[in-house]
Amino acid sequence: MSKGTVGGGGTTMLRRINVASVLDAVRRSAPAPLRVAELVERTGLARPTVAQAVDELLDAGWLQQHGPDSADRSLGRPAIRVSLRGRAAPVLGLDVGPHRVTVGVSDLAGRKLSLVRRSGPGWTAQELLGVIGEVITEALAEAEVPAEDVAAVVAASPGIVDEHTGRVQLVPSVPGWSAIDLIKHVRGLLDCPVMLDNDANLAALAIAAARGGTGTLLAVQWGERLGAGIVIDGRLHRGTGAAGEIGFIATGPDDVINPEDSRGPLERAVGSEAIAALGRQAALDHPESRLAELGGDQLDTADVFAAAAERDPVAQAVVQQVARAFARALAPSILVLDPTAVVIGGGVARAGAVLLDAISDQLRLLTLNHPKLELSALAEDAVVTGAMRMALDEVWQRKLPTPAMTSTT
Amino acid sequence: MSKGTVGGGGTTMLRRINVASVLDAVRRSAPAPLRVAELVERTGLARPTVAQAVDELLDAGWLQQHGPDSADRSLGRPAIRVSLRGRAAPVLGLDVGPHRVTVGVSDLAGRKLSLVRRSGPGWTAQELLGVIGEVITEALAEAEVPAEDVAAVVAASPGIVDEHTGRVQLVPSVPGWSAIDLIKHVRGLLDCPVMLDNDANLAALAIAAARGGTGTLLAVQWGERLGAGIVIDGRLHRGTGAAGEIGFIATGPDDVINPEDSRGPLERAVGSEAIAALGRQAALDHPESRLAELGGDQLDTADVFAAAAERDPVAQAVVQQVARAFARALAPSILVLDPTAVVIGGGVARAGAVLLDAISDQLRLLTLNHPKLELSALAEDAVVTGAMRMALDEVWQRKLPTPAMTSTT
DNA sequence: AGTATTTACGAACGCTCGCTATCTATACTG
DNA sequence: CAGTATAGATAGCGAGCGTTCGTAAATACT
Repeated sequence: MSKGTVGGGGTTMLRRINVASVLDAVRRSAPAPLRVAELVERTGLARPTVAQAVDELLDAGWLQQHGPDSADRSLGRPAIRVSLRGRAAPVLGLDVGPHRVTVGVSDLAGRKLSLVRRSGPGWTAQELLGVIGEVITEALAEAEVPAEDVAAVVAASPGIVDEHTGRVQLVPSVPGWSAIDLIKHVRGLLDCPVMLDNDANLAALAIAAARGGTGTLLAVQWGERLGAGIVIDGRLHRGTGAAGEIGFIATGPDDVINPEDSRGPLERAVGSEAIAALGRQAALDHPESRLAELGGDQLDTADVFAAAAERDPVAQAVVQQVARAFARALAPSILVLDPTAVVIGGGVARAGAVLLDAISDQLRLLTLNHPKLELSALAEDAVVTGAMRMALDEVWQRKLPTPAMTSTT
Repeated sequence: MSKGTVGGGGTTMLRRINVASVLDAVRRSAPAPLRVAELVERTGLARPTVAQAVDELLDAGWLQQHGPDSADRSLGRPAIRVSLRGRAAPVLGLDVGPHRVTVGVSDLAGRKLSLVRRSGPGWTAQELLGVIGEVITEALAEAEVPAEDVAAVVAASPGIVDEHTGRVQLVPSVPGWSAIDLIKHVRGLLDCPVMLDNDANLAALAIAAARGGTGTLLAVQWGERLGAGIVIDGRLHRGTGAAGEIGFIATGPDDVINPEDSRGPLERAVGSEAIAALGRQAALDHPESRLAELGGDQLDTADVFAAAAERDPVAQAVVQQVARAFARALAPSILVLDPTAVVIGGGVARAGAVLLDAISDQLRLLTLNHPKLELSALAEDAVVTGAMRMALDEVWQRKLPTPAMTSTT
């Protein structure tokens, strides 16, 4: 019964294609309302066709009608304008960490309706599920979205996520944590598709969407842990499921991966804990340095970068060492992927230009096409934003009958 | 005048979609001929629609009609069967190296019609153009394809190729060689689109096509030079144009890329020349070894692997060293890409299991998901095959109006 | 050898849809 | 208050697909 090739059919298929084409055109210009004439121009369809499609979409609740714009003082009869009715299918993004739960609600147009964050001092797995439920209801209330309207949920989880089964390897930090339980729990609260993905992947998706356009993006999440997501022309690259695990890159000439350890060599070498440790050691060796002054005994990763920004040579040496190790580890992948840009997010990204310049200098020696090196502008919201983004993509893919639309906006 | 979104139109558009759908169904089952009833089943269209489309495609020369199969002893009136008329748009693949020119002609169904190879002791750029012309006409004659029928040409060139302009950086080996001249020259001989791409990319495309299906493939070409191509779900990944340049991966802790040098650190460390040099040195150090016996003074890369296969410890040590350096250089990229398979082709691939096992052992220590590690079955034909494949893809993309077809065969 | 059966091709009819052209409605301008 | 420009609504036409029926060609049975 499996039809091999979709793509043809009767005239009703054609109709659906055209309706989808109109809807897609509206989506592209969201949140700006569009006049029918503009839709005619953008879709290349005839006016009656577009009008009929718009009627249909209005009835189905996908579009909403606007009154004539008071600012639009043009000649002639004022045009009816339509725009995406975002609340037709709101989506939910989850970012679940051991100490923090973030939930975001977005409408179809990608407008953020609400964002609720709750921090705690480390929950148990059971408590965490409870907290997640609370935060979800809170976020939905704030967005004024009934639970039954939610069209898709994407949750972010650290570790390596099997895209379909939702199984997670290498789960850290929360004992007894199971993403399968999470999925079940959420599906119990909200009757809609629930998906799970790696947090670095989702952050990459968000950053790619913010940058827009095509090309290859390597988005590094750099905190205590180290991961990366790859987005190629808007699509996430997953490999067999574990793509982007840069934390496990070997650094020393004799490093190997220890399957028992949930952290990889590069994480141990340049993760935020390692940076702080290097800083503390340097402060001990050079008690006269600005670094030692700043940090004292409770020296933090941020202190290292602050001291380096003040041109303390001791701190600068630490940053140099970290940048060198990072660049050497990443350079092979940059040569292979040849990305348009490399974006660094996560806690360490707060270091700013000090670190970025040091890495950039190193990469210049080790790569052919030097990609743009940037800091993530999304800061700590990257993962939730990406989760919402992915949920949106899922909804659109499910709702739009036409598989591929040309992306020439 | 630029219409933003294609995808809708009148009924003629629908017709074109359906015709394309039928053509695509025939293509999928090539070279097996299909009955109309089978096409009806596979496309999901009604019989008259399919029949009309088939008529149209027969008139246009895309399909050819078969007599009833004598082996098909079924009841009832024998069905007319149609199959792809490969000669409707034959394509040409070129593999141009300093010492060897290979030209392949393929029909639309991917059947190899001819393959002509000519070797020489190093031509000048001018001579090379002449040789290329000769080999092309020879290959076309053998395939019985008139020059004016050729629908697309793809040429392989070493170095980094800008996909559109055809400009080449890092050209080695042939002084005065310009890929632009090549394109002009070929376009003079054959009036059709001529494209150029990196040889490693094309080899990767061929290997991916041979393996079939989806997933991520990292195809390494390992000879004197070292390059790789990445194919993700059938599509080549180019990055900004220089993806896959693994030859430039730094090996030593202080390696840097020298922009003046056309060869990169890894090439210098484990290219076939380097392997031979390591072998010669080992033979000098251990004149009693099997390696020294085999190779003598003119010791070759092949001798090293042969001696290692005979369990000569000296040669095995060399292989071990090479495998280690290669695996350490490639491991980061495998972690990032997480490919389904890594396939090694090129001259060094002739080493066989000795090298493969050594690399595999190393990679097991350095990666999370261990990809399948294989040798290319295509041997020296990989690049031409890939060139033909790419030319085919180009023709199909140009001819099929529908952008995306589901790939669930 | 003649008939029945099975399978496939071919043609006519009706339906839906989109495009062109025309007409009506609305608001601003002089 | 008339004129004009823009937008929305409506009728007619053409094209394509799907359904249905009739016909052709081969095999199997009597």
